[in-house]
Amino acid sequence: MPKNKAALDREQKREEILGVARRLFLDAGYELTSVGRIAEQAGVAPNTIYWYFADKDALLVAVLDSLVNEAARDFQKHARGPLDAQLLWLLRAFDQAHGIIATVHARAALSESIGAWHANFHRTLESALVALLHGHGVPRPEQGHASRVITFVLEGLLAHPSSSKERRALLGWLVSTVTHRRA
Amino acid sequence: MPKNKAALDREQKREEILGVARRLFLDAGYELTSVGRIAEQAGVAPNTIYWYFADKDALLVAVLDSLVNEAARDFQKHARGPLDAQLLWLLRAFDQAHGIIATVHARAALSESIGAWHANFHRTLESALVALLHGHGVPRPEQGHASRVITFVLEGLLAHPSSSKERRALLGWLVSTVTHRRA
DNA sequence: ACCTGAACACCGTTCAAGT
DNA sequence: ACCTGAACACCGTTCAAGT
Repeated sequence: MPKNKAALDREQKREEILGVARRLFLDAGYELTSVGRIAEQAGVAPNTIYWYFADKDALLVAVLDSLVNEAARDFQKHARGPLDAQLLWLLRAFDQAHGIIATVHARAALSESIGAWHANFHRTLESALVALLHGHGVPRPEQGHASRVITFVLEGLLAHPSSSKERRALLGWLVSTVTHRRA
Repeated sequence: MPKNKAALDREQKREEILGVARRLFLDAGYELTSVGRIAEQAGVAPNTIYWYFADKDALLVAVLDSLVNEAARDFQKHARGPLDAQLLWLLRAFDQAHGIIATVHARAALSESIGAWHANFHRTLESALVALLHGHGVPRPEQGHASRVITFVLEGLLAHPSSSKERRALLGWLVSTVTHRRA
């Protein structure tokens, strides 16, 4: 524990601002949440935010990290069973974040920090999916293609309205198509 | 030809504003293109735009319509041959619009007009893809799932950087997987 | 080091006034 | 009917000034 009192206080305040931002981004969306409103709910002046975060995009990146870290932790605990059930679990874990995900895609080209976060996220997700597919018996030369297709389908299902029944049907079909593929 | 001179003039001016908006949206992106800048390049005052379009979103919807209509026209002319080649053609046709597509996904939940356009676009694309799959021998009960997966993969390839070599490989694999599926 | 009030340059949009 | 200058309410961000 290398942190002194001052550093702890700073961390604590940063976390509070982050928590407010996370709630507002998830509830109202990134675009409709102004820095001023985050500051207001955190009980500080708008420009105080900039003492803790470089800009509004840095706030989004920190929120994204917290969401992904939580999902990764819970996935190891709860997501067992067949492949399509695991994918369905992933989908539900990120469902609340679908607005944020759309924002990431729109801003990846506009903001360097979000672009970098997005590229790194896809690298991480890809290797996790490849490991998952490997464990479910998908032959190595197909793992790359299958993981990309699954990634895009997950993103598509998140971005577009779909009932959990439709999701189950589509993911079931996709997984059986990919894992029972002919040579 | 029911249009009189005045109506023609109006149409012409609308088209000019629309052309400027299209160029700027494609070049710089929706978010980085201000209504003021469109007006400037069209040679009118900023608020004149609002005589021809309800708001900035209506401008985007009109640009989207022009892009989709052109692509639909060209597709019937040029996109022949095997299924993956046709999908590759579609991808190239919308490549320049990848920034706009990301914006549509981000704003679909925020703007009623863009949300409606987006839902309608997917209905149209889905039925076109189903017809295409039917023509390529995909059995009817699979057409719905296959068309959604293909839609999501096309969107994914547009949204994320990918070389034409990667695209060819992935689409080839996907089409062969989907069309040679076991019962 | 941390926080603020005030300001800056911009944004989409509206409105009263002109023709 | 069409167009404009001026204004409105907001935005993210900066900066000089305070402690």
